[in-house]
Amino acid sequence: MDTKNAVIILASLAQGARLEIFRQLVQAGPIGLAAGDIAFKLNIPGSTLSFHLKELTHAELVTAKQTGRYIYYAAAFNVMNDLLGYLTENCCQLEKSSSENLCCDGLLCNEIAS
Amino acid sequence: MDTKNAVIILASLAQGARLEIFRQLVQAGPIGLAAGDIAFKLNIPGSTLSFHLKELTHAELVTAKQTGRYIYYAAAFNVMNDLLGYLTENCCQLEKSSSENLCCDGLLCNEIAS
DNA sequence: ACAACGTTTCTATATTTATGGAAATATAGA
DNA sequence: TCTATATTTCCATAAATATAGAAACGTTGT
Repeated sequence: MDTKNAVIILASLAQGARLEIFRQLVQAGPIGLAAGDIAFKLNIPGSTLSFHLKELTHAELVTAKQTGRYIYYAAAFNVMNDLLGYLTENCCQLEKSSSENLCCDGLLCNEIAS
Repeated sequence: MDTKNAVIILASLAQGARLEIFRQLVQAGPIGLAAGDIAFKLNIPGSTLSFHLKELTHAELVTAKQTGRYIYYAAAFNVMNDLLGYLTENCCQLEKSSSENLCCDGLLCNEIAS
């Protein structure tokens, strides 16, 4: 994960329709949802949905798998996890040697909790 | 945290210069950095930096505190943490009753690990 | 009061992104 | 093969975003 990569992923989520799509997919789990199901749930025209799904798959935050006439889209949890790791990387380096670890409200600093 | 809010925060990070700024602030910890320090570190013209800092503070992902002639910008870790929670909300609802919890590679599913 | 410094606002321009209708493509079943 | 269904691509248009010079605004020290 580098900056360019992270920006592409973040941009793919930084839009109302796409964030809703992603959240539906997170809730749906590993099997995901067919494009038409998403279009119905969120009431988005096909061409618009297709545009957004392309953004998400290009960012590799979502995978696509064709099954017959349907294409199932699913959240790529591993990519999301990588992104979260990148965002919190090197959190509060200055505090590393301190005995406490409250610099990030104790939530983002897991990797330096040692 | 709602969708509109999350989109504003994500959009504030979905840009190369701003992501770099935020990462510098994460590394700098709670005290943060003066605008000029950021401009120097990242080699960004003042007016451009100011535009980006406004985006980040408007998203409330970054706070600003004036100290004399300097304005110190710092990462708002609590907001970042809220965002991460929102993104993983209701993860894999369908799998809730299963005995295993691998639906999200075991990383995003903390809140349903019970 | 004045000069130096740090930062922001104003402004114009260039670039990117979002939207959705219409047409095209692909799969499945009769 | 023909038809219905699922999805994408093409296209034009509208809207939002990024960039950076110049000017303006505060704060500090003399």
